Amino acid sequence: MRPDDLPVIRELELFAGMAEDNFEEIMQAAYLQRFPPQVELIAEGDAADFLHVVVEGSVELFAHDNGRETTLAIIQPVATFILAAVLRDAPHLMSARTLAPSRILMIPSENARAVFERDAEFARSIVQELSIRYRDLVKSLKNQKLRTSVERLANYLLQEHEQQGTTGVVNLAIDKKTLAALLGMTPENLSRAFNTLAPYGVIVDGAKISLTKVPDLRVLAKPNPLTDDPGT
Amino acid sequence: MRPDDLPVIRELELFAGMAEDNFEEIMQAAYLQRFPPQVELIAEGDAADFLHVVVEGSVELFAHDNGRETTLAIIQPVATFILAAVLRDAPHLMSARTLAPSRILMIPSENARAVFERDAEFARSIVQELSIRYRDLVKSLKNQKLRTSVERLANYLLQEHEQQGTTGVVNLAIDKKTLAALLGMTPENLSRAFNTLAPYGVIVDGAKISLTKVPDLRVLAKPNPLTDDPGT
DNA sequence: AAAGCTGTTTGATAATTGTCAAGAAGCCGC
DNA sequence: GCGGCTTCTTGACAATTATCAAACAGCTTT
Repeated sequence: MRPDDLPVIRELELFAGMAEDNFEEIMQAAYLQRFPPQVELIAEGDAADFLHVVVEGSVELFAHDNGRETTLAIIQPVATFILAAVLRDAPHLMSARTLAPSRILMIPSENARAVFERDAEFARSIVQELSIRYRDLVKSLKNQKLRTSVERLANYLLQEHEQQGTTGVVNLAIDKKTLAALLGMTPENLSRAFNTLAPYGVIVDGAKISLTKVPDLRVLAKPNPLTDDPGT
Repeated sequence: MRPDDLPVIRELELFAGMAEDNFEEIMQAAYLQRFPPQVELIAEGDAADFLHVVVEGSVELFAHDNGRETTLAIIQPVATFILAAVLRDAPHLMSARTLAPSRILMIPSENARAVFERDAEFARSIVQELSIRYRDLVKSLKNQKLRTSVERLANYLLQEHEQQGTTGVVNLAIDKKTLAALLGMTPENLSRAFNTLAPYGVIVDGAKISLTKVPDLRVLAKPNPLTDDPGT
C-alpha cells in the first residue's frame, strides 16, 4: 500500500470515527491490489469474503437473470461496496467488474465483522453508510418504475451536470453501453433517447454532451430530490 | 397497549437482543395506535419522526413521481418500516398507508436513535435488519430491470405459493390494483398477464389463484434465489 | 329490486421499448 | 496509409406495456 493511501481511506466516513488500533488491525489484514479494466472482482452467488474499497479507478456493479444483464450502480473512488453481503455473511447478489484500471482495497470480511462487533463508532458509521445506500436504492427503484427511459436519461444528464460543476457540458465517465444498462435500456434505445433530447438542447459529441437549454431539459425531466439526489 | 403485544414486539429480531431497560425505555416512549384501512401514515418528504412497527394488519409503501404512483413494498406483521429514514433523520422517500385495519407501534425517532447510540446489541440488530432490507431492494431492482411483467407475476405467484404452504392455491392478500403497482404494471396489464399464464395452469377466481401446473410455471418464471428469496 | 359504488376485465389503439441487421465513425497496430 | 477492431448509430420491425373507453361483477345502500 502506498503511504499516502492510508489517510484517504481513514477519512472515508466509514472509517473516520473508529479507534486507531482497530483501524490498524483492519488495514493490516487488508491488501491493496491493482486491476486492469474489465476484470470481474466478484461474481453473483459467491461468498462475501472481502469488503471492497475502490481507492482509484471505478467499478461497475451488475447482475444477471433470465439471460439478461443489467448495471445496478457505478462506484467511484473513494467508496466501499458490497457492505450488506459482508455484514450478513451471505452470497453476493451482484457481480462487480472494474471499468478502468483500478486499485481496490480488500478487507477480509471476518476482520471487518470482528471490529464491527467491538467498535461502537465503526458500527454507527456502518449504519449510516448502509442507510445511505438503502435510500439510494429506493431512489433507483422509483426512477426505474416511475419514469420512461428518456426521462431517466434527462435526469441523469442534469445530475451529472450539477456534479461536474454546471458548466453546460457533461462528460460521460462511462461508455454508452454501460450507461444504457445503468439506465435500464438497450444501447440502441439510448442512442434514440439522445436524439429525442436534441430539441431540449442536448448535443452529443462522443462522450461530450453539451446542454444548451437546461431550463427546457428540466421541464421535461422534472427532477425530484426524493428520486434523484444521491447520498442523503 | 395490550399486555400480549409486548412480548411479540420483544421477539422481533430488531429488539430481541437489547437490554431490558433500554427496551422498556423505548416502549414507554412509544405508542400503539389503531388505524382503519387506507389511512396515510406517512407522506413522502415528511420528517421521520417515528419508527413504525406493524403489529397487526398490513401497510403499503408507495411513492409518487411524475404524476404516477408505484408500490415499493407491502409490510406484513410483525415488522418495522422506514428504518433508514429514522436512522439518518432524513425526509421519507416513500409514503405509507394502511391496507387493512391495522395496529401500528410508533417509536419516537429520537428515542430509537438514543438507545441505538448506547445499546451495542440493538445497533447490531439494526445493521442486520438494514442489510436484509438493502438486499431485498437489490432483488426488487433486479426483478424490475431483468424481467417482463408476466415473468414478475409468475415469480410472485410461485413465491406466495411457497409461503402459503405449497397447497396448489394462492390467496392474494392484496387487491389486484395494488398487486399491479407492486409488480410495476397497470391493472389492465395484470389482468392480461393472468390470461397469459392460463396455459401454465394459473386459474383465477377472484383473489383465489389455483396453480395446477407448477413445474410448467417454473419453466416460464425461472425463479432465482438471488432475485427472489426474501430476507436473506 | 334499482341505483350507485368499487374493482376488475376486455377491446381497440397508441406509446414505449427491444431485437435484428447493417452501416458509420473512431481507434489501434502494422 | 490500410485493414481490422470496437463502439455507436440508424432503419425496419416486433414485442411489450400503457392508455382510453366501455362493459361487467360483486357490493352496499336505499
